[in-house]
Amino acid sequence: MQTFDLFSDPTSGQPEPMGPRAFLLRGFALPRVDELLPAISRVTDAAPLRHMVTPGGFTMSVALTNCGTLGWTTDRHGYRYSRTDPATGLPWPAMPEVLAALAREAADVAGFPRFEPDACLINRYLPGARMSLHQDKNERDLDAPIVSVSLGMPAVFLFGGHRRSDKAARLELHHGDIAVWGGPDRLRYHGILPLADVPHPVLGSQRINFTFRKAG
DNA sequence: AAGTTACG
DNA sequence: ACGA
Repeated sequence: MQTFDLFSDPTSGQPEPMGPRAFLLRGFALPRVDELLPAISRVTDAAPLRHMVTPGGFTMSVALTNCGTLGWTTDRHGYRYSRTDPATGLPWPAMPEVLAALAREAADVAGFPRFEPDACLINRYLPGARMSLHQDKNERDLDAPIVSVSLGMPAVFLFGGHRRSDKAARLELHHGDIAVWGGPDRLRYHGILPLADVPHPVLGSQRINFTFRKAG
């Protein structure tokens, strides 16, 4: 497992002057994949992946669902976190312990101890799906980091600045990688370029992403 | 606009 | 650029 500090300042001789920021943990999830895939299936059986609509009236190319006490949703009226699945009115499925443990450990390694996520957004990308540049800013607690796990096909992650127009760095995310960002990087714009169809040996022509947050 | 299209 |  390798870790990369995404935004350290090479001109500064001081170690970690800003505290924890943004890291890529390469291959971190690989030892758990055999437990993660059945856990995902249990969630998607109870709360199926679906394409939500943005406030502008466009249907997202990414299909999503949630687990945990809060789930991220969007419709014509805006973005929000909800305790229930708007498709069924039922609470979102509980967050499987294997997922919560993975998120806590990744956050800890990246320098964000005692991360206790209450929301896990599950995104499924098929070839051509994308996520345009956005900020994660609907969470009540912006002190907690974002933990983002990649499984399946690789994708190009865009990691930008605090304005949408800022030039974004491009980073290829692979099966098993975990990106963690918080502190002064918590509100950076980020996104995913349209996926190429490069089938993964286990997951086939899809990419699954979990994003853990403390939303409430 | 967590998105799309048009234009140089 | 548009317009959310």
